[in-house]
Amino acid sequence: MAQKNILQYLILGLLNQSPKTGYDLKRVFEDDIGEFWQAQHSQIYPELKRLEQADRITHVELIAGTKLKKKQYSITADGIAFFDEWRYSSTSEIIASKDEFILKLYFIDSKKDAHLDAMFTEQKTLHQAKLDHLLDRRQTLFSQQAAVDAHYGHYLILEHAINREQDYLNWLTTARP
Amino acid sequence: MAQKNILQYLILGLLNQSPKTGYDLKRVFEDDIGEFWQAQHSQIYPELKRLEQADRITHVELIAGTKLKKKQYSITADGIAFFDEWRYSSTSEIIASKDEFILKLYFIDSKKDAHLDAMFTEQKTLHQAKLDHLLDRRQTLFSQQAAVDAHYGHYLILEHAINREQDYLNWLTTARP
DNA sequence: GTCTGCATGTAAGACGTTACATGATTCT
DNA sequence: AGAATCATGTAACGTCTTACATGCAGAC
Repeated sequence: MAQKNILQYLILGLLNQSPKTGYDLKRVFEDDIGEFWQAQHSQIYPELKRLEQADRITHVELIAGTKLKKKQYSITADGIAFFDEWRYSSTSEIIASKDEFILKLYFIDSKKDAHLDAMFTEQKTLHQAKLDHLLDRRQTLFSQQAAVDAHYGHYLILEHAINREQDYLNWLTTARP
Repeated sequence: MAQKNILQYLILGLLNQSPKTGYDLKRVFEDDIGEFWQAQHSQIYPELKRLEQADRITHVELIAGTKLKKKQYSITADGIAFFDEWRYSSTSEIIASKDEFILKLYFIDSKKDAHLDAMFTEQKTLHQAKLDHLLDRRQTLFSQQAAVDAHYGHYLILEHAINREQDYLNWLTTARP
């Protein structure tokens, strides 16, 4: 993860869909791809600057209302080429994940540990809430088949996020009914 | 993830099980908990120094063979108290995961994209290999019920890792049979 | 005697989060 | 009028990876 700068490819990919401001990008990270990648605005703005210096994106300044300036970024031909190189390259490594709850569990030796029930109950609540939110999003975004066809990748990854949470809940429930 | 220094708790937890050298810790990270947390030796050694300065661990020097020195670390009473505080505290946030393949998928709009088959095939191979490895480990570590009873947490998280991979493979196969 | 594994450390740089900072616009 | 949201940026700090560096021990 370190050293690969995946963020730049994500920004390029999002700008390849349509021109966007830094703030727009921030929201896409929060809403759409936050399940699989995260970025704060403090990371996005400097990266936009860097990409522009490398001639992979450009911007125009827009005025909203009477004074508010925003910078709308677009991808350049160079940027598209650079993005395509990444998107069609092989992905031969799985980025390892982290899970604090699971690690706490690792240190519990006995099935009879007095803390187990509370720990599992908390996680069930947490993951159920996450699952509910994802199901909500599927309802909002993909209740029409046309939307699935037009944004197939987005649909697939939302399905995957839903699966993942369901699987997590299943495991929690099986291990501690 | 940043700012919480979970690594220190993991080291304390592992030393709480039994005294270990930095190298021992490195191997546990590789073998046992690598599915849910990663740490290189370049992170472990400085952290051991820091924990010792804070009086949460101490070490004795052992000689292996005729010259090879190793430092065997043990947890102190302070260290145990600090560890217990963490292990029994609530875990109210899910650390978001990252997945490069999933993101590449996000940028694919059509079900008919010519790259989809190759992309899915690659991931199926990758995740199948990972699953095989995990099943192997379960066989090695937990084919005896006594082992399950003695290291219940370890058993649970290995089960979870296996579930997760099976679910990932299922999703891959369902989405692209 | 060479190769693999054991063993410990540091340095540089990339990546990521939190906090600091400022101002405009829209909704209630 | 105040709150929430839009909008852009920087600073400080913590975390993590890769690379550099060194030497002993055991197996073949």
